[in-house]
Order: sequence, then C-alpha cells, then structure tokens
Amino acid sequence: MYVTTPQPDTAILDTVPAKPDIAHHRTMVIKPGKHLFHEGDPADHVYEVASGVLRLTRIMEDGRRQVIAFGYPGDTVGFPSDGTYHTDCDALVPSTLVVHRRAHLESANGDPVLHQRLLNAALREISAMQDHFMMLGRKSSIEKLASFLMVLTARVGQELGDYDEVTLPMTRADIADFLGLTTETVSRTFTQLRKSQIIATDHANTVIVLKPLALAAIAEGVQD
Amino acid sequence: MYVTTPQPDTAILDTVPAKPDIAHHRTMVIKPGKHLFHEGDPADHVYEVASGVLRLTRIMEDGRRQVIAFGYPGDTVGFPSDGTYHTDCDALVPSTLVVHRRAHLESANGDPVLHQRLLNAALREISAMQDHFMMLGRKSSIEKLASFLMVLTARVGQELGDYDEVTLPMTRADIADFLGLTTETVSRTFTQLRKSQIIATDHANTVIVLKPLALAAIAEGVQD
DNA sequence: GCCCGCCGTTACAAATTGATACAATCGGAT
DNA sequence: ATCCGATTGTATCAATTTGTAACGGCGGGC
Repeated sequence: MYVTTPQPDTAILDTVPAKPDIAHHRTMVIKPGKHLFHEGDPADHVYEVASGVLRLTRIMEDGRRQVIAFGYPGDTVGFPSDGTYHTDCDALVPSTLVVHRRAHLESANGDPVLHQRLLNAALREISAMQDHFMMLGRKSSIEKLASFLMVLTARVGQELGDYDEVTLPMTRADIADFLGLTTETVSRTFTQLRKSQIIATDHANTVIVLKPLALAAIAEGVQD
Repeated sequence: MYVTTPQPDTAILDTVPAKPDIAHHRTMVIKPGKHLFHEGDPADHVYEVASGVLRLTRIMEDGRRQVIAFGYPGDTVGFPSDGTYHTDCDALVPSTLVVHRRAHLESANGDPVLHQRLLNAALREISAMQDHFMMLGRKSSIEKLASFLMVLTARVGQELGDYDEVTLPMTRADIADFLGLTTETVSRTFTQLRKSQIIATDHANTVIVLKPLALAAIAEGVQD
C-alpha cells in the first residue's frame, strides 16, 4: 500500500482483496516481527497478502530507513529483480499469505491465469509507486499525513456511526519513515489535525476521521 | 532512469541499451517538447528508448509537478495500469523509440522472448523506484544532487582525460522536480559542489566531475 | 541585429522541518 | 496489580530548505 491519490474508478477494486482459490495454492502464516525476506535474499517466491499487514523497508548504511510500502490484503509483495529481493519485509500483525513460485510470475507456462494476475499486480505496483513519488517529493507534512489517513481509511476503515475509524498497526516511526518525516513531525501533525477537530484519536493507533471532506481537502493541498 | 544506489553487479548491465532487432519492430522518432502520451490516455503501446531522453511527469491540480523519471536509452516507458498511462511523457531531445504493442507485455502469446524482456523491464522498474524512494524521502539536498550526478555519469558520462563529463538535457526545474527540491536549491547546491571543487560546470548543462570519489561519498551520506 | 523572455544564479528573509530533551502514557511481563 | 521499557506527545531551539526578489546571460523570434 502506497499513499496515492485514489482513482475513483479503481480505488474500490484495489480495496478488494484478491480471493485466491486457496485450496489450489500454498498458504503460510507469519507472526508479528518475523521477516518474510531480507534485501538481497534469493527471490524464489512472490506473496499475496490474504490477511494482516506487512512492512517493506530499505535501510541505508548510516541507519536511515525508508518504509517502501505497507502490504495490506490484496497487495502483492516480493517482486524480484535479478533474482533477488530488494527490500526487507516483515509482519506488523499476524498475517496469512498466499505463496506463489517466482516462475509463475516470470513465465506463462503452467498457469496463464495466475501469471496474468501477478503481472497485473506488478503493473499496478508501478502505478501506485508513481503516485507515491508525488507525495514524497512535493507534499507538505500535513498533506502527507492527511493523504496517508485518507488512503488507509478508504482501504481498511470501519464505519463508526457518522464517522470512519481506522486502526494503525504501525508505529509513528513507521509512518514517519513511510512519509519521509521524523516521528516528532508526525506526532506534531497528528496533534494539529486533532486540534482542528478533523480527526480524533483513541489509543494513538486508532484514528477516527471526523471530517472526511476536510481531510481530503488537506490531502490534495486545497487549503493550508 | 531513477536516482538509485548503483548495484555494482547490475549497474553495468542496466547501462547497456537493449539492442532490439529493430528490423522486426516498429520504431518512431519524437522531437523535443513533443508528447509521447499523456496521463489518462489509453495505453496501447510500450516504448523502449533507443536514443535520446524522455521525461515522465505527474502534475497536481495546483501545478506542483513531480518528474517521475528520465527515460534514457535502454529504459522502457509506458507501463500501463488499468489500460491507461499514469504519467505524461515527452521528449527532452530528439529521440528514437522502439514501439511494442501492449499485448506483448500482457501476454506471452505471440512472442515469448519479447514478453519476457518487457516483463523483466517492469520488474527492474519496480526495483529502481524502490531505490528512488529512499532518495526522495531520506536524503538531503546535496546528497540528492550528488546521487543524481553519480547515476547520470555512470550511465551516460564521457571520459574527459582524468575526469568524467556529463551533459544534462534537462533544466534545473526538471532536476528540482525530480529530486523533490526547488530550482533555487538545486542551483545553490550546484554552486556548493562547484566551490568544493568536486564538480565544474561549463554551459550550466555540462558537468565535469572532478572528484568522483568525493561525489560518491556525499551521495551515500558518508560525510556532510 | 535587436529585443524579449526564459533560465540560472545569488542574497536575504521566512517558514518548515529536524534535533534535543523530557514528561506522559501504554502495554507487556512479572 | 505493579513495574519496566518502549512509544508517544510536547516544548524549545537549531538547521535546512524554501520564498522572494533581484540581476546577468543566453537564445529564439521578429
């Protein structure tokens, strides 16, 4: 999952988890904190998230970290390049994955339908990453956080009376490293949105969106 | 072309333009300033850059722009998602392209070898974009510019005695929008590198790298 | 050849974000 | 239930980047 400007026509589709015919594929379970793969590992498999949340990261030598994406149900992770993975990937919560052999991505021999589905996932990945570039390069901190909450609400939000509620399985540091900010700035920006009555927070990891339209306006930079 | 941390083993390969058997494929020429496609256009073709330089951009409603990538020889542009392009693409200099029908990317029927090549290009694209995230989200302005010049020199630099020379077909504004900076900051940072005797510039679009090791060190954040 | 406009550069002021420090809160373990 | 450590929030101060406003130079169009 990237922070993108949802395309009205496709956003819904993207939020629908692929419902693979699990009986025909291998599945696995991964516990919070456990790694699915590391950067540089030989990439033998591609994974579809069936439930849970994954975290894809890249680390610089001096410790600076970038969260590349969060893997939510319906997302596919582990696209190889030159036969290896180029990010670390671990689980934030208990997650179940559908495991595909890399060969199914790289060749239509065997299962053309699966091949097509994985290929489309890769193409959607490229498109989503392009959107994310705009956010990392050109949006302010409040626009970034508002965009993040909008996308998350659209994908995994729960109706709560008149409002939308969303649970954040990641820490403030994860959000900061995802949006290209510091944890302090993320915290400060949460406070700013809270004081504006646009959101409310419960246990720091539960956000209630009180004014979705205002949040969307901020995300798109319509106002300050 | 993204600003990535070159992988020693793959960087060379990436810089080698695909040498398609042009006789068997349709080619086209595009003039500077002309658009190859716009965001939202139906995506019927995928393009391999044979010569020249392309620019892929995304624009926000309020005019903010992000340069997603520069398309150098060997790069493939125009990966579709949901049947449409998700960026604008125009040429910075006269360019020649090898045109592939989208069907060749999306199905192995017809030309499995070409399909495989386009698929690998898509996977490399994902990997390169992941590297670029780190740069957009976590690097300082001087690290960004140093990284940019390093990558460009490695791909299209010319030996010039003891030094490397590289021509920049894009404006400062393009570089700024690519790196997530302002033109002023790009200009100031060029000056900074020039005063440090790490680079020299000729006509603002010709850069001579005087101290490649120092430039690489800055790019990786080894020093300030 | 001349003019106009874009591009690049620079100086200075302003704003945003980051760094540091510390208090408060939460959650898991004992 | 209580303790401990990690996470979060807040405040202050510093640093980086941006905004603004010039100015010079180069090139294209007339």
